[in-house]
Amino acid sequence: MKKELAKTYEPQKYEDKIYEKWEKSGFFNPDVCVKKGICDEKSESFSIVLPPPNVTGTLHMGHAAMLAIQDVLIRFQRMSGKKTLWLPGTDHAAVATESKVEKMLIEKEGLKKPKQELGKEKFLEKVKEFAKNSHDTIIGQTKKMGASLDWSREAYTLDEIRHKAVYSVFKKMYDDGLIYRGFRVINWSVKGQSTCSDDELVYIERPAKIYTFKYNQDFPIAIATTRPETKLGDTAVAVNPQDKRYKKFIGKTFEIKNFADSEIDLKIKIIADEHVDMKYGTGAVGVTPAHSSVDFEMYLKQKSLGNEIGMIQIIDKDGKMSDKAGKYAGLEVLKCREEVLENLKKNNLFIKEEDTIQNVGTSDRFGDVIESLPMTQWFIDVNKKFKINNSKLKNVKNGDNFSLKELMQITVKSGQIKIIPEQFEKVYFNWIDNLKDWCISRQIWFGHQIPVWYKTNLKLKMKNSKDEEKDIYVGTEAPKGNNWIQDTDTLDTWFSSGLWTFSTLANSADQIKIENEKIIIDSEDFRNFHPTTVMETGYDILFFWVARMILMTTYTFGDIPFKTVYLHGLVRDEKGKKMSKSLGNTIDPLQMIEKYGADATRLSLLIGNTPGNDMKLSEEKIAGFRNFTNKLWNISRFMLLNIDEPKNDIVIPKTKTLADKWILNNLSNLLTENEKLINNFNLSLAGEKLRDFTWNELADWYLEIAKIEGDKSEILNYILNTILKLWHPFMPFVTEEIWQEIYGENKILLVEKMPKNKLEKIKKIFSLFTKKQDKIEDFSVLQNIIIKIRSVRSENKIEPVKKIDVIISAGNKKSLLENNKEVIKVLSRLEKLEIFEKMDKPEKYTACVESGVEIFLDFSSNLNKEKENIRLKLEIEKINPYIKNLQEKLNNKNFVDNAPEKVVEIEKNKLAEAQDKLNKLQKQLENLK
RNA sequence: GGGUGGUUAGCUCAGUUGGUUAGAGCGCAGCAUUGACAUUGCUGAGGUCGUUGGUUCGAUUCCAAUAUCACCCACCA
Repeated sequence: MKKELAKTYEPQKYEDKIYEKWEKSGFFNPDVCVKKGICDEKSESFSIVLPPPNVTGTLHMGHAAMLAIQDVLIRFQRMSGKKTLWLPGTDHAAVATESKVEKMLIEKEGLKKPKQELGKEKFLEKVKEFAKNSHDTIIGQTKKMGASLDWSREAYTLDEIRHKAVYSVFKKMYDDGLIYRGFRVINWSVKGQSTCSDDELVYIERPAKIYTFKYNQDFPIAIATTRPETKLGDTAVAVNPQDKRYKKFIGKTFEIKNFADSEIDLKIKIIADEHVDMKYGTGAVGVTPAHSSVDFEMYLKQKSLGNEIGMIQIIDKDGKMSDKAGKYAGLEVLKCREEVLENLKKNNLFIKEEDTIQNVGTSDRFGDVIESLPMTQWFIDVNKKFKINNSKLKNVKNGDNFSLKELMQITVKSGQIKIIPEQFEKVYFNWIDNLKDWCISRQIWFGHQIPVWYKTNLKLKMKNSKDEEKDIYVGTEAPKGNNWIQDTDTLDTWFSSGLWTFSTLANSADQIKIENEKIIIDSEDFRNFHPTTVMETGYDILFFWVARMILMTTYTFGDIPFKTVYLHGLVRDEKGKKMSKSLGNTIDPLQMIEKYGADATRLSLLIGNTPGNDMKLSEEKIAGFRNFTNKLWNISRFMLLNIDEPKNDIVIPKTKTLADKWILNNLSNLLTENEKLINNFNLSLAGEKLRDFTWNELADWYLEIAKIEGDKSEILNYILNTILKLWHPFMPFVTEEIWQEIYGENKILLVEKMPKNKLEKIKKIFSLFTKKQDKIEDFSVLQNIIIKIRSVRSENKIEPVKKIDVIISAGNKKSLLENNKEVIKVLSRLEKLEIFEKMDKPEKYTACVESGVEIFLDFSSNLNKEKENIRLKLEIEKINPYIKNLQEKLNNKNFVDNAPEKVVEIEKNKLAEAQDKLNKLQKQLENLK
């Protein structure tokens, strides 16, 4: 019974149906796979926790790439018999989501200050509604990509289970003294009314002016600044201790009465600091401890030397001058700058202004320029050492003391975590070296509220007085009694996503416990799948996220969160620009799936790029892979027409001809290579090799030969089964559809076993059924002869359909060519083919040399002696320098003595072949006359 | 200022431990239309592997310098 497929593959007709069927089968869930015998309870496990997309909008190409890569890994391992878990989820993305909803309410619902107008409860309702919708959209889109995620385990960074995890870790860290409250200069977004961590800043360059002036006429040193308004908060001037100009002033304090007519007085102390560049500006820096993190560092340094220079906050959280700014209080910062400048000019204190390029930090979520403000916030101390009591890490013993920073280094340095591509390990270490304490509190509403309760009232929190510490309670639940009020701040979203690799492996909140000062996750999933096998994500969140997962897991469990980190690049447009809505150069994955199919979209993101490098994507590229999808469909269509009764249990097919032997040999090598490449995360090359085999070897050569030789049912069946399985991880939809067309709707390719290489067995079969003297390499002789004949025909403008006569003087290749005479004849479109051991070129034939045989073609009327002359001379011209080169090499005693024998042998063979060819060409040239 | 990566065909990129007449896809040129597939087939053109030195019998590959581009981090007071 022969099956016949439709003439072209139309993905839109099948994809949704197929995904639904996969989902219904339950095989995305490893428990179902075990129950149904797809893998064993004791099989090696393979787990990936999906980097949770933010619930801020829709899927973009970056997500699509991530899904495609992970799905290949997961499907391949599932088919290879591993107990495979791919766990999905979404991220509440605190600031990102909140700011998006705020913007939406302003733009679409006409509110002016949504948070104030709606109040916390109603506003959060709006955010949750938005998050829910966004979540549903993203999940739908993820399914469109064909991602074989286990939806029964879906997690959310803000659900009950993850909440318990967050609170438990926070509490333990607090108890260990790693989480602390500190008064620091932090990054403040006026627009967002919240802090930002250092990593959340985006630096942009912009033109600015730098102003040079003096505080007053008596002050001995001029200073320069781009922000004159902050000078109202100056408490010192720093100079380089080596600077001869200013050395004499160091330690002196100057009082500036009524600075810039502000009605306030400044006390400026001259301090020394090596970081001051003598050559830059005036070589002196006005120090504003309250509004510059660098100046704040100087302030702390002076303080530690017993030198209290003071700190004055002259800018408030609302971006206006504070009441410490005297006359300027209440003014917008920029307005104040103008007025201060005007005043300096008026009082003849102003010296000059120059153009400069300023690099300012902006909030990546709110977009405004960050203001540095001193505040009490919660921090994670990355340098404090703590006692390890649960280590599974290399080079870390229980009882030892380590800091979080050190643990983060050790796991990667010891090789326990491997980062691919390797170069990112250096980047990672470099980042850790510069790591400062992590500010984790945010003044927004959406997120995990900090699990800290204060006894009396919230104002205490901002004072940071030691006496009040005892009135703080930290726990996973609210303390008993009613005079406790919880901290209103929420946690940085990366705190909860840092726990992702283990928080997702708990199936209920009760499974997360703190016992004997250790956090325990008491679940089968945790025992089965932690540490996870691979973390696959974009390199852009190496610091944000990957590093923080390492921090959180080494701390919580003394273990690694994952064995391998695989970093992919960013998806860019065809010109290499970052895709962004404002540039209008985005390619919507959903549109591409609609137009070209999910398989083509996946391939375009998998093939043609290397790990860690950005990938350029264009619609043409996707269209190209759509063509290939269809090609595979048609290859299958043709093969099915030639298979008597398809079977899925063919172990090794019988081979009869050289071509059979060749294709099975190549397929067998492909199996080995494919497995190796996928295990090494070289998906691009794996895909290319598959394509090369499928298109260039199978379709262009073997199937053409199959038409000639005929009777290939079993072998075609075997090849088809194999390539469908190999391709399945890359293009799950089309392969599944073909599989079900062949084997019926109750068969499912998703959980078929990945074929293993059986080259040894195949070789045995070869010796039984194929002519013994056939060597695999002989096939390329056939190919080259056929290509040569086609080429000479084409050069001489013989129409492809016109049949001609050919005589081959074959030498020792006579029997090989005789055995494959029909193949040569049909594939090079010959009317008559005669093969002799030795034969001279007949009159009116044209001649060429290939693979050591001479080929004579009868062009009769088309033969042009002059053109022939030129062609042969050209060929000789080409081969002469080649021979000369080889001869020189072999005459070089150093080469012959030093190079390995094998290499010398190869070179000798090359020379012999080339010389043989040259002789034949020269003879042919003579015969032409 | 510190760091990382790139520079190979018109374009996008491979190049696996130093030995290939340096590869692929797309594009381009020529030829072919009821044939599994025009979402196709066949054939072809196109590269002194950024530059300069060095190591080596031999360098696209290793080392150094240099040019240039991109990115990350720090930061200019």
